[in-house]
Amino acid sequence: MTAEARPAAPPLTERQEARRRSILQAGAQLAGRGGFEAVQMREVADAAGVALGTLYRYFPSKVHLLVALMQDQLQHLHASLRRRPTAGDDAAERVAATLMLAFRALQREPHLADAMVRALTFADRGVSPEVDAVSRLTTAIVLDAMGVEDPTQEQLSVVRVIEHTWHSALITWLSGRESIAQVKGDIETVCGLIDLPADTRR
Amino acid sequence: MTAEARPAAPPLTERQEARRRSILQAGAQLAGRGGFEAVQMREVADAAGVALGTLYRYFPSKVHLLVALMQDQLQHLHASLRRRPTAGDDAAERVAATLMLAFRALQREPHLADAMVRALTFADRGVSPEVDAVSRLTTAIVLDAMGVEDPTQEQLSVVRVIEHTWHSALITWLSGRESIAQVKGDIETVCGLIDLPADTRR
DNA sequence: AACGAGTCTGAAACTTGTTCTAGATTAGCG
DNA sequence: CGCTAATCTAGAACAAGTTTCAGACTCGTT
Repeated sequence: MTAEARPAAPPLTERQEARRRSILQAGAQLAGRGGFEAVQMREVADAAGVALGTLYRYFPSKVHLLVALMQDQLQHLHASLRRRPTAGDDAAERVAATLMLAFRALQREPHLADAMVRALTFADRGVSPEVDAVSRLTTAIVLDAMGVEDPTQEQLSVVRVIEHTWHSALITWLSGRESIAQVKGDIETVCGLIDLPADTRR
Repeated sequence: MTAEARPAAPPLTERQEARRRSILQAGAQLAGRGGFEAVQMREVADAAGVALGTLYRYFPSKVHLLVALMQDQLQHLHASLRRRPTAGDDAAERVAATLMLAFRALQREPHLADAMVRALTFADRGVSPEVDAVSRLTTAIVLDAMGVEDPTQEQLSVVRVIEHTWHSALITWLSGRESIAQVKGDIETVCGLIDLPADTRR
């Protein structure tokens, strides 16, 4: 039973912040080689110059670590998109273009993508808060691309479906069962939901 | 392009068929309790009355076993749906109703669902052929519900998106981040793609 | 500067998926 | 029936995620 409490993150000292970053970087490096399986906790600890127990104090499991990595990347992406939003005539186009941008970034480091995405979908209830943070970030990115401030329930459902498609299409691509072109097609297809008149719903 | 070595399944003898079923049943039983984590290979072997090595001869990994389980269940569902197809006025309604039927079945055994779905999305390239079989089955079920014999490329893409949403929504529900009602909404939303005029595409 | 709480280290231990091995059993076949 | 190859069994062994523990260290406080 891995029941646990998250009693409001204690503020980290500088050295601790540095350790955390060092661990994340070590994780990213190992993930960048062999993907999910290549991220071995002992090696991460070694590469980060930290004891195994310390690694586990910062990230209570391998999945936590990799989800944190994804959160990191998404924050960078989000910031970068805020600075220079994707262009496009309508919302659907902009969202599709934004996701394809992210997809191209993942293609540059397929192993890293493997580690992060597999961790994300494999995560169990014990990682829910962290996965939720990732999900909120993704939602924010998509809503930004849509140009929506105050989404309706319908819009939120559409965004959820887009995120579902996004994650699952990545998984399918990573396991070699779907081509890059197909993923692109899926993204464009699902984005067709965005400007859909609401009479098909409910 | 699923390159791999599957030298045409050797025909199983009766005893072997029985062993296989026994293993699957043991797996289902254990999964029915604690989900993915509760399916421990030693326990499966014990419960199935088979040596560990034999279990691994039949299913080369835990994920293989659980994916085979899902394939089993889907075959039953498919057969049952062939006998009595889901009613509904248009394709979108029928597909949504069919998926909700399956969803309700999964809700009756959430732990089993957890084991099967997590295995499915966690599967790596080594399990691709098996996962692909599951995917083909799901596609067949959805196409049946749509009433389509010879799908176009567009329709196939829509079906893929529906499957993506289906899997990912299940994952999200299983990890407690999305409610049953939300999953229902997501399914209905994505099914809105089915009767969409093709001018939003490409 | 000394103290005490919390943190970090190094190493061992434990768990569960997976592999390996030597010997028994079974199946198909002449 | 007797042979041979394949299969099965019991059990040890290995790999990697996770836990645990005793002792060293750090930081904020006094």
